[in-house]
Amino acid sequence: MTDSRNTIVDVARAAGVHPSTVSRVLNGRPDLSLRAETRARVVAAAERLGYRPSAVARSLRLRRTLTLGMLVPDIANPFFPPIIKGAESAASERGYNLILCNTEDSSEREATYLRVLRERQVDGLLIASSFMADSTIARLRREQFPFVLLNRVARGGADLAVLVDNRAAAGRVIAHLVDLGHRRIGLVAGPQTTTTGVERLAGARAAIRRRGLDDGDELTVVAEAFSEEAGYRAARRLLVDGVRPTAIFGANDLIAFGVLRAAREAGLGVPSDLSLAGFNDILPAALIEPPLTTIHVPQREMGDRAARLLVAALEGEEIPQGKVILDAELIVRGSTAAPSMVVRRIA
Amino acid sequence: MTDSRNTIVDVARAAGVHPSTVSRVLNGRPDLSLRAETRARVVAAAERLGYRPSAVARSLRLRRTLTLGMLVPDIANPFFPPIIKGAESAASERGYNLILCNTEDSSEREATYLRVLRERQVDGLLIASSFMADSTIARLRREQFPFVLLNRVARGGADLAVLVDNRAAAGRVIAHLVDLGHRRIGLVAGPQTTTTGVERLAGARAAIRRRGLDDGDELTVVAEAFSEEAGYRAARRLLVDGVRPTAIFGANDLIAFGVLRAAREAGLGVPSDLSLAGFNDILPAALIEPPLTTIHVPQREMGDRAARLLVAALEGEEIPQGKVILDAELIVRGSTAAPSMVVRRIA
DNA sequence: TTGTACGCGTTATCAA
DNA sequence: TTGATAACGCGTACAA
Repeated sequence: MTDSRNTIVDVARAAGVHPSTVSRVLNGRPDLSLRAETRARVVAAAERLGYRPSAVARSLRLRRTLTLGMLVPDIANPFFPPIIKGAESAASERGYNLILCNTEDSSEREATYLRVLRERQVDGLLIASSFMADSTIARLRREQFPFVLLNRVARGGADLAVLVDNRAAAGRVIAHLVDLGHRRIGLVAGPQTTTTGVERLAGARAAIRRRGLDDGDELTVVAEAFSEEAGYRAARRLLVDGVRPTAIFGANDLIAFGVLRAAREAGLGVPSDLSLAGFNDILPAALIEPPLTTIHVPQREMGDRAARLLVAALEGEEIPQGKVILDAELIVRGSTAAPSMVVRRIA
Repeated sequence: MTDSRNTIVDVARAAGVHPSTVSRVLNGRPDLSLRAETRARVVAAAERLGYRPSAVARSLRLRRTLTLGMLVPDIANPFFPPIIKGAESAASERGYNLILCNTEDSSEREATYLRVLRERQVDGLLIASSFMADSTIARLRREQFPFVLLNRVARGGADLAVLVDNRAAAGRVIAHLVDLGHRRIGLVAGPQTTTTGVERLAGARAAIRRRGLDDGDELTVVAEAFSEEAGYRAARRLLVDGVRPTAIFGANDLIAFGVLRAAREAGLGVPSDLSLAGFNDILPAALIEPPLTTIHVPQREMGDRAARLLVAALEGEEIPQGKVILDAELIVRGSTAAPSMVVRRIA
């Protein structure tokens, strides 16, 4: 009876009407003229049979699936879950579902997923995968397939995107460290194959140069990934030197966590011997010891705005601004301190 | 030319054959008799047109979507991402995709998602949502809808499930603490509306009783959720007492993190004044200071096995065992120590 | 070896 | 106000 395999035809038969009438009753606009009695009969029959419309059949007919695809590099990276939640909830509010794809920073997986998602006729894409080749993006653009970029940009395009100003934010970190009296600031940059990696490094270096400080290569290392492990390995190259910095800015929080581990291993106290700052303000940043000074990126809002932007584009709504730049504020916590303290303790 | 909106009819026209022939070439079993020349022409045409079959149309025809739905309470909880990755990768290996749904422990959201997923005709469900009402599970059972339970069980069913032995593992934690000399062991239990919450508490209490120690209510508090914040609040109720425990077992790692925060606030050193153990071995457990003693749950394997089980059921394969019990080993780290040390330090 | 015919479950359009 | 019809894109039993 309450079998889900009932179709619209079964409901129609049960209600003694034509299938098209059932369709009208169940999804027609409210201004459609339908006899109240008919409507009631249909609703009752649908209820009784536990009728569940087939989204597959509807998608075929409507040529849209009310589904968005979302490409994310790594859901185990705490940066992404809040973004995903924001996107999911905004999409859901507008009647869209999300298919989440974990690309693992593999271009092969990206390509596979892209194909699968398009075969599944998703209506649009949310792309948070920073490694995705610009050429892939260019192709989407060429095919006029709707998409929104998240926390990244692509060469040569006025794409819809939700971003933070990485350069300015990195500059804010440097300003904070310099204000504390630091003069030798080490940088553990992110992969230079990503726009976030490039922009944060550029922003930090510019700010350092602007203040007439050393921005030489001996104070910069590039991590192979935005991960704790990569940050750890990179930091070891920075900390063995005789000319080690008094402060380090990691290109994201995970990298900063890795730096912290390397510092501990090297017998350096944070912040007593070394100040440390990160970027993103992921949840654990406030929980570790010492809590991490970092740039707060409003992740949930990021996902929310991106999904809204995409849905607006899909529904043909007016789009006020193609690029949304979110505020990214500096959060000062225990991991940064003045280098004078270092001297005092060493003395 | 390379327009994705090309259908099988376009390919057929381009290759000078009938659409059904295209279908056969592209997905027919290899033993189908097809002229090599025809096959080549079709493949070439499909290639040239950038043909991408419509998964929607195929699903409608085949009455299956090659899609699994996965219900998860909270993807921001580090316990779940590795499970999701494992499930996703195993599913993908068998040609299935995953639609991920974040239930936020809300039964309303669970119900909505369940409806949406079934409207979308997912072929089966992976259910990691511990709050989902047994009645909902019972209904799936009644309707013979394929599903696998992850890290939970439901009343009255021989459902397919992938589990750890919570009782035994909790017992192992207690054994470790007792071996260290602890006699007053506090328990911060998880919500008693979840099977994991109930089982871990029961297992711990049984182990305590078995050793003739105090398992009274004054040493047990129940957290409202499996979260850091809930653990913190619960621990405060446990630590203000004059009769405070020398060791605490948190029902999961997040709860243990909350206990750690409460202990710090109360001026208690871990492990010097208080030993602390958790459950799950999520990634941050090894990274915090001090690293957390905990039960290692093989999350990735859990997802992997669950997806394999579900796919096997869907494909009508032989299923060796309906319930898979995974090993959950105790990992001893810095957060646990002998209470004698406590005395020494206090003295 | 390939073509024909049909139906999967909907909904938009037209007719009544 | 409702019914009839066609079509969305594909796969398969059957015919040729």
